[in-house]
Amino acid sequence: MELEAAKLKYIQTWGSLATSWGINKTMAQVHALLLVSIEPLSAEDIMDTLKISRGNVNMNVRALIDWGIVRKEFVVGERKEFFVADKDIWELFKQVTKERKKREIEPVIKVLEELQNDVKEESEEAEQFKKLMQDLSSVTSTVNNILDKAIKADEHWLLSSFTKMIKK
Amino acid sequence: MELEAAKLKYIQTWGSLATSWGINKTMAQVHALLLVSIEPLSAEDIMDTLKISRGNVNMNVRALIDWGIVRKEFVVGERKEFFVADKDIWELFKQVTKERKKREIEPVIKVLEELQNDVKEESEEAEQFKKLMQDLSSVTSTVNNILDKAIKADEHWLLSSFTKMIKK
DNA sequence: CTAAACTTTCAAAAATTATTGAAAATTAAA
DNA sequence: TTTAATTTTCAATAATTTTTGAAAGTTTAG
Repeated sequence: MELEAAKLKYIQTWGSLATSWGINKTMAQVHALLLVSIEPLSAEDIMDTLKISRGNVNMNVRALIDWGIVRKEFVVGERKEFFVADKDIWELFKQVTKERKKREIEPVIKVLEELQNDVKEESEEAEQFKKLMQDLSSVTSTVNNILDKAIKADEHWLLSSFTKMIKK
Repeated sequence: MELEAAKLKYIQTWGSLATSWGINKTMAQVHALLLVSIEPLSAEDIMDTLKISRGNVNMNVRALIDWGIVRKEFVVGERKEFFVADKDIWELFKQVTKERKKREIEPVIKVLEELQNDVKEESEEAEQFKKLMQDLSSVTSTVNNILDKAIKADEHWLLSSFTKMIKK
């Protein structure tokens, strides 16, 4: 397969994966494009390759910057902005994990704990509900803690330490 | 807070969490409703509580059954079908993990590996691309393996064994 | 059988989410 | 300054996803 074809296929694949995980398809494609690019890309480069509008590029690039997985880069002699994605996939994984934890998991844990505490009733039914909230918090918090550890860990932790434990 | 209000709040919360993880909101709400219900519920019960149409209930309940997290239950003396969700949250976590792995992670690993092998070119640029695909496969496969282990593990594994390792 | 109870289907409508593109705002060069 | 280049915004539009609801299909009771 041609390298360029392979790059496009990767961009497509990544875009559709993103959709099923609640991430905007174009955002994922822009990120994928920056990942496979050796050179920093301008808004126009992205517009041309992905055939999307300037506004769309701007929106999505800023979202990626906000997620901490893309950054602006200056190119000598050029006035416009260029963008690059960090090529370290482990860093990418950590960064995405960190953001999603903060944005989506932690607020839920908070609500679950509130619900558990706010119900004062003491019927059998209420107890079952509180038990359910506790179980949900418990699993969610555990996952959250594991992710915390993953975020703080060094590059080989996921691969080695985890795998070792898992083989037992 | 009233128990019923708390249940509704939980249903809402779960629904919005679902959206950000690429799961249909109504599907998550139907599941949440079944989780907080002590009795099995009929299609009509779900329609009334969530104020959604019969067709919508049917679609989403079947999706939940297909995911393996809801099942039909027969109620003596009743002709219509009733539905229940397993109350074991650990089982729920394992089941959802298993399905998402199969539906979304494994196909991507396959594509990444194909892309890595299909590019025959040997330029510097091609090598960098192959390296990227390898890194992406590697992180994705590692996560996939960890999830495999989680699925096979017993109830306390996530909470104890994992936590212990993590505290170190 | 036949009819009533119930479930499923799916085209059309509604709701939601993403994208465009042109105007406004900003930035930097002349 | 002024002007040209570039980025940002956002209302309008398009695309996608979800939901409805009535008709078709299925099942069971009589």
